[in-house]
Order: sequence, then C-alpha cells, then structure tokens
Amino acid sequence: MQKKRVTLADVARLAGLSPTAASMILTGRPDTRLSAEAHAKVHAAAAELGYRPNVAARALRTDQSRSIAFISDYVATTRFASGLIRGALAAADAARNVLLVLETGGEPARTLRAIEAALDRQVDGVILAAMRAREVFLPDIAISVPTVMLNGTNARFPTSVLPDEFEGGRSAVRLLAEAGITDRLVLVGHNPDEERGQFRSETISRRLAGIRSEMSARGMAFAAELSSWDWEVSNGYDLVRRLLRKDRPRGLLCLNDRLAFGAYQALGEARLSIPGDVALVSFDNDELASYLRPGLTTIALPHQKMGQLAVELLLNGPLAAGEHLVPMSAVSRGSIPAAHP
Amino acid sequence: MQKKRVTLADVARLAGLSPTAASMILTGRPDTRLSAEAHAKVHAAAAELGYRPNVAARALRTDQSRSIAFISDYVATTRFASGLIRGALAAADAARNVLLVLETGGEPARTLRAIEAALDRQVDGVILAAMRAREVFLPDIAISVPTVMLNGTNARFPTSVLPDEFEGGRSAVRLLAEAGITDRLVLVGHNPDEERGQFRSETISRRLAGIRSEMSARGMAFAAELSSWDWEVSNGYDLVRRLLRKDRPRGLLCLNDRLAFGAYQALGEARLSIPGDVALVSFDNDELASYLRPGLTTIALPHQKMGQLAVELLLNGPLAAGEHLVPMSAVSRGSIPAAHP
DNA sequence: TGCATTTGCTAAATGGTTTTAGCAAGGAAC
DNA sequence: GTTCCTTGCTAAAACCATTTAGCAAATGCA
Repeated sequence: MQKKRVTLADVARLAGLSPTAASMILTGRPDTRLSAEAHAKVHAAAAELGYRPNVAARALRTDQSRSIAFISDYVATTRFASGLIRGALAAADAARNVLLVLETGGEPARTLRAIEAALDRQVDGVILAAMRAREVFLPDIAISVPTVMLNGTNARFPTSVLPDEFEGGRSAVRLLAEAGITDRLVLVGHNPDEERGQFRSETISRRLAGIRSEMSARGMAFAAELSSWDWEVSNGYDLVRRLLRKDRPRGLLCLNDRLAFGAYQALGEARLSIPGDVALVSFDNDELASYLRPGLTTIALPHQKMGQLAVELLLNGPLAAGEHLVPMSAVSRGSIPAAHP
Repeated sequence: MQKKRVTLADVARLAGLSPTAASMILTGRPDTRLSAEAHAKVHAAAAELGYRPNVAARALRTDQSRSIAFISDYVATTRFASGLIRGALAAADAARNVLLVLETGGEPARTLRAIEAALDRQVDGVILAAMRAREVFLPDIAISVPTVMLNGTNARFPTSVLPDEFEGGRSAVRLLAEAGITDRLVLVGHNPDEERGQFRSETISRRLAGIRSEMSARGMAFAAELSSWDWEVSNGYDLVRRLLRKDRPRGLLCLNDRLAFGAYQALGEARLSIPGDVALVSFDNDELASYLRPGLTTIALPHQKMGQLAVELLLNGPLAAGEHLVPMSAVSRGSIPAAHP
C-alpha cells in the first residue's frame, strides 16, 4: 500500500553521513562532538523523508519500548471508572508512550497470560489496576519491570495509587453538617465486615473511618445504619423503602451513587422531596449522579487523576514506594440544601 | 531484578541443536524435516528454561507484532459502549494478540499522533472506533496495515462493523405492536436533520428508517414526534414534560436509553405508571436500563460482539470490504406490558 | 558400484537501531 | 619533529529471532 519504510540508513545516506551520526543526532545525545552542520543536514534529511524510527528495532537494542501495560480486572465497570484508563492514556500520550490494555476478568489464568504478553512485548512498566476488587490477586510470576498498583493494593508491589478515602469520608459529613443537617442521619450501605477490613479491603473501611471520625468530632451520631452486601441500585431502593416504613430521616449518607439512586427511587415513591424533606450525599460521582433530579451531591473518586499519576510514577525515575493518595473532591449538586449561614 | 532473558540461542544450546532448528520447531513450521527426537529436545529445553520469544526481535524480522491498535475518539462514553473495547480485547486475547489502546478525543492532531504511534510500533492492524461520532474524521495519513472502521464509517476504509440499526428499529415497533400498543404512540428524540443523513450519519437514520418501515407495514403512525438535538437525560425529561401538558400518550418510543430515563422522570412527576399508563421502548441497553424501575425494555446495541468481530476481521485473512452488520437484539424488561395474546 | 535423491541439520544473512571502540586530521605543547 | 589532545566522524558489533541457501550423511535406484 505504501513504499518501504524509511530507515535510519536512508536518512544517513541522504545527509551524506553515517548511520551512527544520524542516530546520535536524532536521539539528541548530549556529549557528542558532531558539527552543527551535521545536525542540520541530518534533521533536514529526516524531515524530507518523513523518517520515523522503528520502535521494534529500538526496543531490541535498548530494551525500552515506550509502552506500558495497563492490566485491569475489568476495563470498565462504569463510565466513570474508565477514567482510570483515560487518565493513564492522557499521561502516556503526553510522554509519547503507548498503553497496552489488557483485561483479566479477575481470572488467574488470564491474568498470567496478560502479564506474560506484556512482558514479551518489552513494556517499560506495568500498571495493575482494579475496577472492582481492591485487594488484587496476583499469580506468582516475577515482573521484571517497574510496577504500580492502581486503585488496589498487593503486598508484592508496594507502590500504589489510591483515593484518599479517609478525607473523602470526612468531607461527606462536613457537607451535611454545614447544611445544618446534624440530626436524624442514616448511613446507607455500611457493611460491618467491610469495616473490619475483611473484604473489599482497607480503602472502603477508610472511607467509613473518615466518616466516623468527622461525625464524632462534631458530636454527631447516626440514627440508623443500614447494611448491605452489594451496593447496587436495587439494594439502595430496598433498604430505604424499609427504612421509611418506620422512620423519617432528615439525611441519608449513601456509600455510593448507585445506592443513592435506589434511595431516590424509594423517596420518590414515598412522595418525599429532595433535599427539602430528605438530603442525600454519596460517593463516587458516577455518571448517574448528574442524571438524577435533583443532581446528586457526591464525593468524587478522582479516577482520571489516579490513572494519570500511575503513569507518571512509572515514567519519572525510580519508583517511590508507598501509597500515593489522591484527594477526593466534593461535587455539589442539588441533593443537599444550600449551606447554612 | 531478574537474570537475563532466556534467548532462543540458550534453548538451542541446551537442546544441543542450532538456533535454526530451535526456531523452526518452536514456531511449528509444517514442512521441516527435523526429527521427532529434535522436536522433543527443543520443547523440553524451552520448557525447562521458561523460554519466551522476544516479540520485538520477531517483529523486526517478520514485520508482525501480534498487536493491533484500537484507536477511538473516546475510550468510553458509557459503560456499555466500553463493550466495544471489551469485545476487542477478548478476541485479541483469544488469538494471543494484544491491543494498543489510543484515545483521540476527536482531535485531528491527537488522531494523527495516535496513528503514527501505532504504526511506529508495527501493529498488524488498526481498528478505528467511534463512540460518539459516526462519520469519522481522519487526517490524511496513509495507514499501511489493514484497517477496520468500528461503529463508524469513512470513505477511505471500506471495511466497517456496524449495528444493524434498520432491523433494530423494526424490532422496537414490533415489540410495541405485539403488546397491543398501536395507538397514541409518540416518538422521542427524532431530529429531522439526522434523518436526512446530515449529522450523526446514516446509522441513526437507518434506525429511524427501520422504525418507519415497520410502522407503515403495520398501518401505524405516530401521534407526535418530539425532536431534540441532544439525546441526554434532561432532553428526555423536558420533551416529555411538555408533551404531558397537552397529550396523554399510550406509548413512547425513545431513541436512546438516556432519553427514556428522562421520560421516566417526567412520567413519575405526573404520577403516570409504567407500563400501565404509558409503555416505553428505547435503544442501546445502556447500563441505566437495568437500574430503572420498572426495568427498561430496550433494543440492545451489540457492542461487545462488534468489537470482537472487528478484531476477527483483521486477524482472519484478507479484509472483506463492505459493511458488516451485527444484529441488535431486544432486551425485555418491565416497561411494556406483557405481549398481547 | 555409481549417481541421484532424501533426510536432518546448520552457517550466515537479515531486519533497523544503538553503542563501543577507534580512526584520521589538525592543532597545541614541548 | 615528536608526542599528545581534541575534533569530527565512522566501522562494526550487538540486540534476538527468522529464513535462505546449502552441506554432509544416508538411502534409493539401477
């Protein structure tokens, strides 16, 4: 369809120099002693021919492929979660790198295949991302390149990027308190096992810890705590419907946006208005939050920034071990009353 | 972090044979005359050393990288749309290929960079996917490898994978008709310009053509057609709220799920029940559809299958030009009454 | 036995880039 | 007039797998 690729040798020939010289000049080596004239000639030749280096050949020689693997249990669970990928893509693009995206479905065999496929292609780094699980299972295979855990943790890879759930939890309570809602407050979605760090792991329990910390700092307490194993729309609906049979809460603190959506449905059926009768705050800033009416006030998961940070950590020098916490910011829409004077 | 990579030479040495022999055996060449014993020795050696071929080196020699580029305007607009990627990933994985995912944001400059980055990495094929736009803009750069348009069309690349919108449109009408709803039917979201093929291009106008075809085949006609440029939740809400001031429809045919969600909100406010008072059918089978109550009956976009097909077309021999239509299937939930006897 | 063919394997070239080692010419220092 | 730097450049090796061309031994055929 097209003539043969232009190689470095072609550029060198046109410039009247050796491939060595051309390579040194085009890669911008610092301490070379080639003349300014040579630089000019090589750049001109490269531009004229539209030269683009063959990344495979370069990778063979340098062991650097300018590509990194993004290995995820799921590629997207919600549109919002795909912000992890989007942020990573943008950061990779900015650094002229490319993302190899691999999905594992959480299956060990597929995870193993994915890691091998990535390593075979000489990736410069690996991002192990979690859309669902937090504590990520990893097959026992050595990964010979820098590795970052994204939205999850694993003992073998100490560098991780996580949302700052503790502060996020505090923000949610603060939002309610500042709107004057300090009473008849119900927590929706809490699961005692979670909180003990048993299941979805620490990050969710940190969210709860932040909530509890801010509550007690302000002398507030929940009137009730509705727990649920899953956090889907239908769970929110069921929990709140049952609640409304007995109680009339003033505010609901939902642990994610889907639960909140279910709560909206139950409140709507009960003819209760938001935020007049009942105020709501939740977490995630899922796509849903903007669809609801009134819009849902929620503490956003900073997925995009997290994805970006993961790539930047990989690309910028030696990996800093430890947890890199990305702030969660409050997105105010209409589900809580305007702040108290 | 790890010892040096095992190379083919190492395998050959351990097996007591030449690299030539090892290569031929491991790549499974058909007509070679190497002994069964040699095969056994090489395989044993490869297994013992845990040999994995260096894809970069292989790419250099064979011009095949076992990787294909997935270049998309957006990586996901809804969770559902990310099915395009998910399907592509699964098919690539099955063929031991890998996906280079690139996002362009619809910007020409970024699109150009993405194509170059992919070509530089010797991808075996390119998928140009569209999450939003249907008629895809492409910078004027030659792509020297097989290319498939996914969920979009472009004159320069005749092979495309599209949903079968015409039949999908017919199904939606059929669903309503079979539930006995043939009267007081309103179309929500239609835009006259679209239908003339002006904007989002043919595929949406095919959806409408299918709808109209089935309507007239059954002697049905819309009581009203509400048009809107955008198809977001708020548009659906506004359109239907305005409609309800004057009319009392029996059924709404919404052109996507977000419009339908908006319609739910307006109907809820007006205290109309679904499907008792008003039935709804829409398109896409977005994540939303299952969240609503009652569940939304919708004609699914077969995103996952489409992504899969795109990869398979690339990988299986010469590209078949033309449009490859993937059927849209109806997903019945609770928003239309049970079928008429 | 003599010649051709088949069998079983290997040497060496190839792909495109980077990098090491070093050459030739000119100038400076002694 | 040597010797020693410096400057400006290049030859060739290296990276690793694939592939072409071909070699030596064994076998088949007459």
